[in-house]
Amino acid sequence: MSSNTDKRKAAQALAAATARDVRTPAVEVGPLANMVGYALRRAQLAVFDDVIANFADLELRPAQYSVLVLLGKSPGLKQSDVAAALGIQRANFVVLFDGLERRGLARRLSTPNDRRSYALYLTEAGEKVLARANELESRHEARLDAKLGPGGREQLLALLSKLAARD
Amino acid sequence: MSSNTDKRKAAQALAAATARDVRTPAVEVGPLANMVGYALRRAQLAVFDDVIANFADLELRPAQYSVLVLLGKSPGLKQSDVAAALGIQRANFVVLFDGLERRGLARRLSTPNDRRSYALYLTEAGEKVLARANELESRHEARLDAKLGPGGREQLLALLSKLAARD
DNA sequence: GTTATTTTGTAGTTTTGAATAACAATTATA
DNA sequence: TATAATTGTTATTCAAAACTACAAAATAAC
Repeated sequence: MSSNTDKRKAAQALAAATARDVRTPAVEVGPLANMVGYALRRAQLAVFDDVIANFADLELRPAQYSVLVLLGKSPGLKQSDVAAALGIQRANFVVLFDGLERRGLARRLSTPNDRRSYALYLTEAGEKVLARANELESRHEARLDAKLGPGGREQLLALLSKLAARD
Repeated sequence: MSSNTDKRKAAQALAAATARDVRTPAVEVGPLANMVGYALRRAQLAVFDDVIANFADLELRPAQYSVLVLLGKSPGLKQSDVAAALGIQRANFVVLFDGLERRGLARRLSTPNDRRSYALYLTEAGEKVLARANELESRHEARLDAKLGPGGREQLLALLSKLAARD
């Protein structure tokens, strides 16, 4: 059912990722090049293109992958927790998780403590997909490390966390 | 976009910027924190929130600002050039520029050489808005510098350009 | 213990950004 | 000259995200 459209979407994403042309533009971007926001966005788009192409055959979007990772590490979280941790709106997380559940990768279990909320878990299939995704992810990170050079990742992560921090 | 809806959108953006809660989440994000893509996205969202709030009273989106900057630096560019330099699709740039033109900030002039294309210029009003935006922007960058610490900006820009570079 | 407030998940709508296809006019090339 | 490529454009689609409103359940206040 959704597998057809999912395949198409994955193909689209792959095409977009390989087609996007981020080479140094012929026109000088001038002052923009010194603006952190501009550089940040350009880098984020390039990295996400790589991630999306990387996960294309698993049909996993970055946001979906991050949910799997979180549930793999901390099973039993409730929707609000995961959504808040990832900076996703509660309402939008429902749709996102519905997709994972429909594909049999994760499930909602009702908890005895609180009858409003669900405890979220990966299924067997979800664990398997996560394992494969982690494999691909580590190769992706290795590619980035090659670009960043020795010590680059640590430097970059430290700087980015300073930017993301709320005063 | 009419000026009415623009005002509303600016207000929305401001509200969203101040309302978004990116504090260290209660739930441990674990392995995600070591992934460059995740850190990059979190930082980009935080910085863009600041930019959007920063430009709220000018009713300028980051993409619109970048067009003004480019035309301020290199007047007479054609649409394809600007779009390519900013990584925007030709088709989507039309709408973006329509907005600037309707607000009287920029204009299309036909060129004698090539009757297909337009040469793009800022208007007087556009120059003024750009000047005010640059003012705000430099304060924004100063805020980021305070977060990044001495030498942080140079390090960060160097690392980000490595990531954005097409092999 | 009842009332008020907060939390949680949900549905539906809207906005935004970006991708894509198709097209006409013009220019470049074979 | 015939063919191909470029430029701007319109319209459609899609995915992310934001917002509102709501019902059920838990918690706090009284």
